Amino acid sequence: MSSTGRTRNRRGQGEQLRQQILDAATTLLSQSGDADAVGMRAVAAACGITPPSVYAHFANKADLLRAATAELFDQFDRALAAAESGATDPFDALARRAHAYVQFGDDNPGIYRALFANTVLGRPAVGDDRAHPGSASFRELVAAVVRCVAAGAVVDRPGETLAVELWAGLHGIVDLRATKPEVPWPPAGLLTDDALTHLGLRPPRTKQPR
Amino acid sequence: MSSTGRTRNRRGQGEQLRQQILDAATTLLSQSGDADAVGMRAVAAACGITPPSVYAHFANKADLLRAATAELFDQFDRALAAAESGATDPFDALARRAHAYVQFGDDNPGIYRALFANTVLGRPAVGDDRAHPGSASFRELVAAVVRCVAAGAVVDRPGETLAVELWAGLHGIVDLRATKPEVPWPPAGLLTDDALTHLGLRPPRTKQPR
DNA sequence: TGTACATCAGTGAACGCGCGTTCACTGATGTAC
DNA sequence: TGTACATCAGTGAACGCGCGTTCACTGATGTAC
Repeated sequence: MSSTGRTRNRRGQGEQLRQQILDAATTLLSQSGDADAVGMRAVAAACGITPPSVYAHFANKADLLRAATAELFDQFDRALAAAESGATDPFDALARRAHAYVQFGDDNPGIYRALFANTVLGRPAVGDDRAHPGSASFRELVAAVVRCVAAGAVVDRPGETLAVELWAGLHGIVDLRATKPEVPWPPAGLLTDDALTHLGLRPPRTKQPR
Repeated sequence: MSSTGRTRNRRGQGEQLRQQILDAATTLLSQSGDADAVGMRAVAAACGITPPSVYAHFANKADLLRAATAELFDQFDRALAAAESGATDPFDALARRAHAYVQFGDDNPGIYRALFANTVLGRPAVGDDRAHPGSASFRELVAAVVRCVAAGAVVDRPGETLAVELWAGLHGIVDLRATKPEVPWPPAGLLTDDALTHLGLRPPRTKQPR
């Protein structure tokens, strides 16, 4: 079974395997986008070990995939946070975050699906979302929108409402384009910019247009 | 096995079972929202027959669930078409259609998921979407938006672009609320109305506001 | 009017497969004496 | 400096289960003579 020639860890170094297993599960989950499609045998094989060895580090599949899902949430949150760095003002920051959101979904459809696929029906999803209510990224999005409102955005709704409307809009752009690729979609950037514009989350004009 | 006491069909009436099987599969699919979660054994049990009997009417599971998915698309399309009846003008018609879209998704999360869950990754989905490129409902939505533009809507994009933006918005509203129920969402009706308003798909004012 | 028979609607048992998980084990390695 | 031993990192085989699907069959029913 150890055909890959993996050298076993030295005594006391057994914990290293835990990270390898988690990494393998995270990678497989980010590829399939579906926790049900990630098998314990596949995770073990990716690490060059036999399936029972996984159970020395994770109690069961649900535990392992919960940890893997948390890992992917972190990746997502970090990507959006990084996108904001270098922004010149709250509007620029929000726009960067919104574009990064869609870009991340496009670039990592498996991860996006693992985090945001509608799995509430039936089984409560193996990677339990309740521990991540929309993930930290939602709180950050609300904060970014609120900063725009404070900076003088001309809006007709409270910041929290605008934030969920923007979130729903961005989610729709990412998810529906992934689901229905045969539809002739305008460029993602245009859709994202329009969402921001329509919600009024643009810098206010210093002077009124003539 | 025939413990339910189902009386077998008379000779020549065997085709009746086909419809029963299709109905059972459609019902189960509308409950789970996931074709993988619909089992041939469960379909057979719901009809009071044994699993092999299904194969007299459908070649395999993929065929059966493709037919069931088509059935659900029809239900969806009919619900939206029915909602438009009685509309007084194109704007009213579009608003009714948009609200019906969200309402249908809220009332029938399983059906909505079966039709619009992002299943493009990995396997090409057992109920093949390519036969229903966004379903007839997409064409109808585009047509409804175009009629609003023709009726004088004050918009900044072509009708087709507005239609996909509206569709993405409605999808985001339905799907994200279903996926993240723990977020404090504003009422669905408000989100839907805002989407229409922000896109300019409202009756133009006859006179300019003062 | 009666009967043999082809046909039809379905059954019952089993197949091979992949899954998550369990259990008894093995063999290398560091440590205590 | 050498050796016995506890411990640790994993292995190998198997379990029970549910799945889609196949195959040989059964028994009722309409029809032909």
